[in-house]
Amino acid sequence: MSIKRIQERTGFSYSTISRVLNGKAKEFRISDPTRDAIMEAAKEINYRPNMLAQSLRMRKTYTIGLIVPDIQNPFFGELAWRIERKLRGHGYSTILCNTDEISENEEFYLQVLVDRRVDGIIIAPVHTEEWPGLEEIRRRRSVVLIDRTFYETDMPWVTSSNEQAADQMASALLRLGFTRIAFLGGVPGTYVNTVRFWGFRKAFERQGLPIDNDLVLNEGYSPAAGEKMMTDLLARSPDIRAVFCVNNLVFLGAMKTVQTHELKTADRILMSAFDISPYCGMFKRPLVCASQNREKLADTAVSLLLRGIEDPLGTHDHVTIPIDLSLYRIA
Amino acid sequence: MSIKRIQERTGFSYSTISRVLNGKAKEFRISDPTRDAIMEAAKEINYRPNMLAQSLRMRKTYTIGLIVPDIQNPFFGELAWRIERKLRGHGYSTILCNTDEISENEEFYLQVLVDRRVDGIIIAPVHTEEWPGLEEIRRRRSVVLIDRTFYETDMPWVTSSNEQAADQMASALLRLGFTRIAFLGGVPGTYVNTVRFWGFRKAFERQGLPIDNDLVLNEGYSPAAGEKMMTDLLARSPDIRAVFCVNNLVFLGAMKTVQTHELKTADRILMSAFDISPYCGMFKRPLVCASQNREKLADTAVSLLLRGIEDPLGTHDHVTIPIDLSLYRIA
DNA sequence: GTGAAAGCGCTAACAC
DNA sequence: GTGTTAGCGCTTTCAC
Repeated sequence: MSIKRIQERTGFSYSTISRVLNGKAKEFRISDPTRDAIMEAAKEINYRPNMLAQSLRMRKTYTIGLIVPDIQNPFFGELAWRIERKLRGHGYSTILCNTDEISENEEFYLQVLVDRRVDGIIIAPVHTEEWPGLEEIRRRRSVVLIDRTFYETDMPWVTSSNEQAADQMASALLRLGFTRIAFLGGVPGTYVNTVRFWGFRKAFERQGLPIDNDLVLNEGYSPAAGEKMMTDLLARSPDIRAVFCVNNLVFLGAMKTVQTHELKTADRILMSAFDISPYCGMFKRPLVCASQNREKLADTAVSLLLRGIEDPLGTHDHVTIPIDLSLYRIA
Repeated sequence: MSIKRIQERTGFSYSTISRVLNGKAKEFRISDPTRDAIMEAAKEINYRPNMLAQSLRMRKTYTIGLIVPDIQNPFFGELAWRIERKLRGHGYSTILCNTDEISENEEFYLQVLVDRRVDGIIIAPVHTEEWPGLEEIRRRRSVVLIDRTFYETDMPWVTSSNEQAADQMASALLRLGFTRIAFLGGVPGTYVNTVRFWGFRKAFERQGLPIDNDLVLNEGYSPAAGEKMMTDLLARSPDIRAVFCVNNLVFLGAMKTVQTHELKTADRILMSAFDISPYCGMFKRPLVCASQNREKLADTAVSLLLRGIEDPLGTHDHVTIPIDLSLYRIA
């Protein structure tokens, strides 16, 4: 009952006060003394509008939901940081949701966000298809897919050129003479994992080379999974000399194992991975890495989201951001 | 007007419907047929309560604010992950706020969170003192400090034994024979930076050794700052053989520089840092590291927060979590 | 120029 | 057992 307090102090009515407070004094031709009195009273009682009441009335919460698989992953950390920062500039707050790659969590959070009447949702989905629940949500609100997309959808999304980059990365290794390359993947069936494997496979196909299925592992996107996969791999194929890690976390774990196993430089394994640019240069060894443009991903997602808030069903943009491929200290 | 829709369908009144929907059918001895009819109608129109209306009415938002300096930092990433996860289990959603170590941002966000009527706030503050604004907020809501605290306050907080750990870490280096140790610090004046430096200094004082101020740098908590500090350091004191990094990000940057500068193993620098356990073992070199117990930090913060929500002014707990010191592959 | 009053969707005190 | 109604704090239409 904050406006009421101003009312008691100044004697003016709800509507007049509301108008002044919303900077519509001019518009409604409210007299200067009235305006000043109200503004002063507001200042005195340190008036702050109740956003809940405003939101209920206006049907606008200035809140968006950000659904990511894992905020611990610095890749999503940076996306979250950029998204939150940009959105804040537009007056929005960001609700953080972690799915841990579990689709039930995703569904749960979407429900929560809808219940909270968020104005929009940016999501790196676990699902790989547009499911009815999401479709329903998308009809009434702005929803943008980031990092991952559905194979066929008219929802707006922004991803990177994953398949192409994976192809290039594998091709680079093949060109260097490695024909046996291990693929350390993440959660099977997941968009990024699948698409990057496609690129990996393409590189082999182009050269007419077979992929050894014993060298293809998919145990999850964490350092722990990376460590385990690398350990298993070295046990089964001690002669392996090139490894393709599907993401930064898998690389972190795999690298740990590699460092404790490699004895002579002659045994050195050429590591490659996505999104390890922060770590490139930290190792005295060749490294091949593909870096997503996290800034563009985030900025694009926010732009699409805001556009969707204006017109939920009118936004269908599909944006693919190119990926930089870098070779670090390759001979 | 969702309840209204159920009303139209079933003919029952608002209150009856509201009671059934809130599972208070038994309590108000509502007849089974009535309850069933209402439940079915709810199911049919896929009823979902409007949280805004509920919050406005109940003066309870089931929302908490999490204010961190930098969600890109995996340390805060893990805290955020754990906090969000635990809170979700209690029905709360988490609003993410990044201050980037800028106190104006902190003040801005606190205002936003208050305007949004959050039930509580977990904050790793930039400020080092309890300022009037926060005090005011704390009178009406649950506020918990995490990772950092004020030197004197009766607000609830949870931190780690930073000073002691820094002391132990520096002492370990001294014991190994390094008397010239560089301190690569973060944002000057910041709690963590200050307290860890105290510990660092204490170790020297105990041995009656002086600290060379040329070896003490404080340029910020980022990898970029770490890289720069290390570069400057090596330019000024090429003979440096032991480095103390105030946090994980500074370490990442410093390590990059070190790796490109070190030529012979004989030139090797012993690196030490806080919270680099995920990276320990990734380097074929000795490393000294102190790891905060991120799980306990997060869990404690949430417990204190929830307790504070019950009774904002009755919670004054100050919890210090011990820090593990690990030496990785020291001789 | 300003005020009265309805209504956003919900809960709960009170009535019957 | 169920209904009526006030009110959470705000915006806005309509009236004067």
